[in-house]
Amino acid sequence: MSSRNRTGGGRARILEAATAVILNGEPLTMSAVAARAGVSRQAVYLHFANRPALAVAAARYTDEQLGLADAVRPMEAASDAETLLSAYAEFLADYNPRIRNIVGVVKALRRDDPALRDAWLDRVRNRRRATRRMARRLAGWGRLAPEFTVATAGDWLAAQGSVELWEELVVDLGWSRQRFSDTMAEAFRRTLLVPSAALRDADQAARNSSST
Amino acid sequence: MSSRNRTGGGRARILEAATAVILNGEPLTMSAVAARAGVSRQAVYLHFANRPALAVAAARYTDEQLGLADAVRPMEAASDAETLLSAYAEFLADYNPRIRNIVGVVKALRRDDPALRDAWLDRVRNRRRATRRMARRLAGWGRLAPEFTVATAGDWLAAQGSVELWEELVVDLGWSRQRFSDTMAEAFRRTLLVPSAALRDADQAARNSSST
DNA sequence: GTTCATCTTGACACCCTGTAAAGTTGCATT
DNA sequence: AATGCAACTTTACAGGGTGTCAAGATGAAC
Repeated sequence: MSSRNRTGGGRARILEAATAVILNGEPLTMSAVAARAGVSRQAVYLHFANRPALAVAAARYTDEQLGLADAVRPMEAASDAETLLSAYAEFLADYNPRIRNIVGVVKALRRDDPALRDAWLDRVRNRRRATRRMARRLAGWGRLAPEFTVATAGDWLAAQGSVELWEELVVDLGWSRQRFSDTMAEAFRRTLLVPSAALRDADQAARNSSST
Repeated sequence: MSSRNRTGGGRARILEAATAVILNGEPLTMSAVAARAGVSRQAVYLHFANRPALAVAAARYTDEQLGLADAVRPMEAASDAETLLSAYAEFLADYNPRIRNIVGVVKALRRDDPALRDAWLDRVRNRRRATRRMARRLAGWGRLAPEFTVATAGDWLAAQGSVELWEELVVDLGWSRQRFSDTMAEAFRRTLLVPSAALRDADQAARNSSST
């Protein structure tokens, strides 16, 4: 083999090839991955027991590559409710298109493989943890509407981030990135927030003066 | 063949078998369908050109069987905004679990087959038409929030009905049917509606009296 | 130079799709 | 009663996918 060690050890090379195949929208077959990695089909099996295992690894690898940690930073930095929810909407608009294919593969293979089912549940629970933290911050600022508990608001926010929801609006119904982001942010605010104390006072004053 | 005409002609029999296989969560293979229909594998090809064609037909058949027309009636009958949105939430809670598997099959095969892509887009557009009508009624009642056009509200409502959103909340995060229905209805109301004129007046009166 | 992990080639069993050909069966028409 | 036809059967095949197995090549480290 002439170019075996071109891009780092075998495993990493295969992982890269797998994510490339998935991101390209091609079906994830062992032959395709092997070909793209410049390696025999059997070599893939030396590193990954089967296709589901490869898919799981590729999903994790993609999460690293895409820098989930960095992408979340604007949300962490937000210091008020409106900014936080807008940042989340932006995050969804940016991140969903990138993970779309990977999520599709994982969801498709999930039925047959316990490891993939676990990996999926892991993903969902991680997302829920993050969105519950958001809900807790909203509550801490006194902005979470009394109709919602932190748990309910967190779960709801997580579900609003589902790839299919994004896909239907942006891919199937032709929404622009901006329209998606704006509308989702608006829906988040209107659903979860009560007016801030400051706004409430101003509003009240206006109503009183206009009705006297 | 002893029992050939047991449940009506071959085609209908095969369709029934296909929907049974899908609803059972088994992978949709031609052999499985044939076996369940009590027919040779080749007979399936006499009625359906290939697997995607069978999947499309099964999806349509299921829509008929489930009585989509009847299920939508409570929404048509609603005479105010709150009732309409609650009815929609109820509809989603009831209907999504039933079409879950079919939608999964169609979405999975969609990538490879143009006919399935079209069938999917058809479905999305039909849903959008229905939810736009809902949004138009809200606007007609003077209840649609000025932040939303009929088009945007309709699309958003359609996307909120995505199977994956339901699946994440109910299947992955363990929400009850009731909790799903209530929370979604609340989110719909809070996102799309402005208070009714009557409520607005009462509210205003209360504010004035409490601040004088 | 030997050892060892890593990779290769080649072969296999199994399952699935879709195509093809030739034969059966039973009903409807004449 | 004979014929014709549509629906179905059995059998076979090519092609592609997964996963397993065995035997050989290769190169770096010791």
